[in-house]
Amino acid sequence: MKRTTIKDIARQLGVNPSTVSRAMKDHPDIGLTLRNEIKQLADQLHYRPNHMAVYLRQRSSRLVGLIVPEVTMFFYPSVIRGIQNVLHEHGYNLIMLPSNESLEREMENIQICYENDVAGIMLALSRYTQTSEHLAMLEEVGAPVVMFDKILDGLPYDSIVLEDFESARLAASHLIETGCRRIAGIFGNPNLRITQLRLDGFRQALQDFNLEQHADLICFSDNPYDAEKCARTFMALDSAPDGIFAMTDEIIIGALPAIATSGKKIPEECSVICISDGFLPYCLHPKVTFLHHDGYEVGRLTAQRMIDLIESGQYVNKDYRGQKIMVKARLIELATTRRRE
Amino acid sequence: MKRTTIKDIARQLGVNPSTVSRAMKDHPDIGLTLRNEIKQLADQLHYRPNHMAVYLRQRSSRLVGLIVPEVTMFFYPSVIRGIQNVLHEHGYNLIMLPSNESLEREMENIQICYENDVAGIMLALSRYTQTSEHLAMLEEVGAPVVMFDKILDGLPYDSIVLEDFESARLAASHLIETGCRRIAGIFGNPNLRITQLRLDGFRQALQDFNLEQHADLICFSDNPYDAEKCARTFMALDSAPDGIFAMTDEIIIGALPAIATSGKKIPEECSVICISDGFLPYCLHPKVTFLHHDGYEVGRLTAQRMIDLIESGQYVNKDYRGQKIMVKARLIELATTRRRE
DNA sequence: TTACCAACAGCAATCGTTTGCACAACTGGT
DNA sequence: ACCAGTTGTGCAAACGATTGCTGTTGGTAA
Repeated sequence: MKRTTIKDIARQLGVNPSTVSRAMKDHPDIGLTLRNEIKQLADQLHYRPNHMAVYLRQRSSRLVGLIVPEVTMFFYPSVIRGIQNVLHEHGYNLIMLPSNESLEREMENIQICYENDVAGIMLALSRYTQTSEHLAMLEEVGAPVVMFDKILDGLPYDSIVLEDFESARLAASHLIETGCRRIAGIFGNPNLRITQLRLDGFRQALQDFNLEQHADLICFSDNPYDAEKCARTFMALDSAPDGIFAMTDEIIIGALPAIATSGKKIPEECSVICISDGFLPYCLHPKVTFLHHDGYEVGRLTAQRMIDLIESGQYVNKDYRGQKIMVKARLIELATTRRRE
Repeated sequence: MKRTTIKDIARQLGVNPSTVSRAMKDHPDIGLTLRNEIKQLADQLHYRPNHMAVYLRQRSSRLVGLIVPEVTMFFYPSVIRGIQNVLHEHGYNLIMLPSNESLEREMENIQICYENDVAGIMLALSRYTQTSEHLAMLEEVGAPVVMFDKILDGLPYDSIVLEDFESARLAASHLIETGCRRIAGIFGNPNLRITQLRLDGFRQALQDFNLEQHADLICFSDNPYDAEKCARTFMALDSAPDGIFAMTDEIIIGALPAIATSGKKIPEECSVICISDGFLPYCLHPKVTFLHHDGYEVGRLTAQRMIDLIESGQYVNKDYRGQKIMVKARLIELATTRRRE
């Protein structure tokens, strides 16, 4: 199956390819009669310009690379939706490059972006990316970079992040304000920046309210199964918590059933709060009050910033230092939390 | 930031671009000394071939289009992982094109594949795609097509699908074999092929065991919230079901909490089974026995078939009629289901 | 010395599209 | 009849990489 090219049309009409090219983009040089004739034939032959050839001539592709650590069922689907919607509006296409949480793969993905001469790169770092050495290649690519969610401070790129510290602080504060005094927290992998920030925010809240910090009421878990164990351990404690904070969707989905079946009533004996992308808390039982970390919004903002950079060309300035955009979380109260006055 | 091209290297070394090109691919015509010299400089300048230029010369891109109805948190993340892993192994890249469940967008996405002259298209149809008229464009593209999950029968393309009828039949049979007699089913959107197939399978099982079909024990729901309502309605019935089948992850996540809080004991008074991608049933409480519809496997097989078609060139044969590959589901018994002898 | 063959390198065309420039064919004013 | 101006069209180069062909060395055998 051969593609129809501009040449085919030119040949059939006995005109020059350049005339066809101009006619297709309504260049005033081409007479209306001929222009229509050309367009009609183009339509008839299903002519569509070859993006790659156009790119080669114009040196600007309409492909944008998206490098993510992994496509999990949490958070990333929303982000991708947000990104796609904005990108599509502006006529850009997405090339997806999961790093499988591997540093090596992350480098390779940047390489691939370079080979395809993408117009820009959107990047969430793998969990093993603690330094920026292997990111040197990003400079080479010469395309704007926007980082999101999993970022590294000190890099000269724009970034879109959620207010991790603040959300965790607010979540814990909400538990305290509604009467909880022994608050436990279930966190993710302690090596992640995001975990540290949320842990700090959590602790800040306890400190703000002059509550004692109990080391045995903090635990870390990489997945829902471990989170379930954490929750069971908490609930089996002699002095069990009267409030539990879960750092992510992945954690609450494991922890909630354990809490619910511990014998304690939710929220009368133990309140629960989490940080979530906003879908799960509505589905789970009992419904869980949460701070909405809106992945869709992060995706939209990331793509929006990407487009701005591409089209403004700001990033070519060597001195350009990206700014960090913080996305605020909103408290969504699905569960009444007890008030003990 | 300018890319290093083959010409830059040639100029610096005072040789012809063609010599550089040949040296880079170890053509025997180029002497070892020169060859190494070229390679070294290429390395130093971070030379990487421009994919688009290569494509233009060779008329074959290493881009594959993935058209999906929507990127939801269920099923598609697994599929995408499977696809990516296989594609990456073979040096292909993925361009993601969500249709947002819109027919128009689906057509546009096929168009985009054409414009980018992709090497192949992997396609899951939007829910509104009941006829194949608007898919005529697929022929035009001249690239191999593999459909998966949401397919349409009668199209000449390969397809990878799950055994919907059979899985539903097995699930319902399992409930019956473990003692259930009044079995309810919660299904998805009744206009979808997949829903009809699963419904048919479900009914087949009842028939196989000579159980009466109760119209009031079948309901349809587009989302977890409606599924929750369905489940509540069932449980409130005078003659409540003693077994419930949920067609998808999306449904079980809504339905299970409703069942669990109905007062009836699971599984002693009411058994639950569902069809799932395999993650959720481990997280939910109580754990749910399920038929594993492995999205990751579907993704892998789809991509594998894609690669085979591209590299064998079979699809150019006008008479080529794709075959349908059925992926079997496996029963995973997480919950003991009561046995009433 | 001549003939021949490797070994090595360059020329130029090609892929599909765009675009600056030149040029041809008109019109109308003098 | 001539020039200026308008309108329409074509030529050719360019983007980066590849490849068939040609041409130039050097060496070896006759």
